[in-house]
Amino acid sequence: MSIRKRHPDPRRLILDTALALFTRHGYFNCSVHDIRKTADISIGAIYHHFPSKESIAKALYDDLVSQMSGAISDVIENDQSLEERCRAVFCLLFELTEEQPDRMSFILHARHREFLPSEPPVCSARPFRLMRDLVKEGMDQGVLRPLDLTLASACLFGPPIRMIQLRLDGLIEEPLPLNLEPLFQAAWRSVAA
Amino acid sequence: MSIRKRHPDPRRLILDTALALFTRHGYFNCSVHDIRKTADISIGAIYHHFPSKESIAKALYDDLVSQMSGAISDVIENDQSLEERCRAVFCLLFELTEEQPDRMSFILHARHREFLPSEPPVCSARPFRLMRDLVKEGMDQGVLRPLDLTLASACLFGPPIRMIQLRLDGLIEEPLPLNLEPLFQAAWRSVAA
DNA sequence: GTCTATACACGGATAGAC
DNA sequence: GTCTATCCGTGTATAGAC
Repeated sequence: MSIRKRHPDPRRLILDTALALFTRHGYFNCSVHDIRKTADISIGAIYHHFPSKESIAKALYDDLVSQMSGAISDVIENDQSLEERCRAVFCLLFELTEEQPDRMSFILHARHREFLPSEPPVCSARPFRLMRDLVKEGMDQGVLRPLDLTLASACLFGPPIRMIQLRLDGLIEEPLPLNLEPLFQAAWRSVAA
Repeated sequence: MSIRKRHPDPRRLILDTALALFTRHGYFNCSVHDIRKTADISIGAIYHHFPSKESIAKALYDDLVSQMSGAISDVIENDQSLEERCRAVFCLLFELTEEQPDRMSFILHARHREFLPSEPPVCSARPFRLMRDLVKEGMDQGVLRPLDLTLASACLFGPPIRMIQLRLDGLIEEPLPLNLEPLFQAAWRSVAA
């Protein structure tokens, strides 16, 4: 009947489509029928792979958080100086924003608690904890001033996160990595010993 | 019939109720019937005062943005030093967060574009422009280092905004004003000349 | 201006054939 | 595993009495 070829990995197709639609229009503005149309697949197929619309969002969320955790861990777990590792995290976040804005947007922007009520706030998720741990380590080493941990994390990572939000909202024109160096230096200076 | 007294200002009642429900459960998780129930008013009354659910959100948004603009303007338009005025903005934001978390949350957190599609992103709204202007002035005066304006704004106001988000998400226990001084000093140091 | 009752569309989810 | 057709609850909005 239909001309379309079967997708080799329908689950992936559904997730990718949902991610694009969710970030562009918002979870509640996308019906499962929209996903069906965009992915050129049937409702039945979707509900075969996922029990509910919410479970699609949940799967996306879990995937993305764990990918991001992995990426950050990789960057952190080398033997460079703490400052270098922090800069590398900035760099990673900026590159992810440019290369996969939908993913970044879904993680950062989406108010997950509105559609994943049982999920704790993003900022308590692993990627953010890793950044916090980095700050802790810096204080223990003495390269960062002794400050409240949350406060110091906000000072160091608040600026790049804000830049990312602005970029995703279309309020910054140039790619973020162009501003990496001055931004990092300014943010670092706010907490450096 | 009903025991309830007529509210003197039903429009206000509707807006206040909607704000509370929207911030707590999210715009799309609240039906007009929920507002009706909570406000102890009839659907008819609601639709008498507002043409649509969306228009309630729009009215709320406009009110809050203009209140916030006013508050920031007041704080900025005195003759203190630029540093003092920036500190005062931090202070204002923190106090608003404590005293009117719903309002702050609605302005900062809500993804307005999901339900107010024609609205530009919050961060291009007047309150944020005022903060940016402040940074501009600081550079012109030479008290702030010459940096890209957006970048410097993110460095100065990114940290407090992040603290507010964390506080609203329940990830910070203590009232924000307690941390005003160390936070301001750290953020200021990142851009000070 | 406020009320109740109701229209009507939409969206999530299911049934059951292939 | 994928499809189409359909169910049914929910939610916005309207009608029309008071």
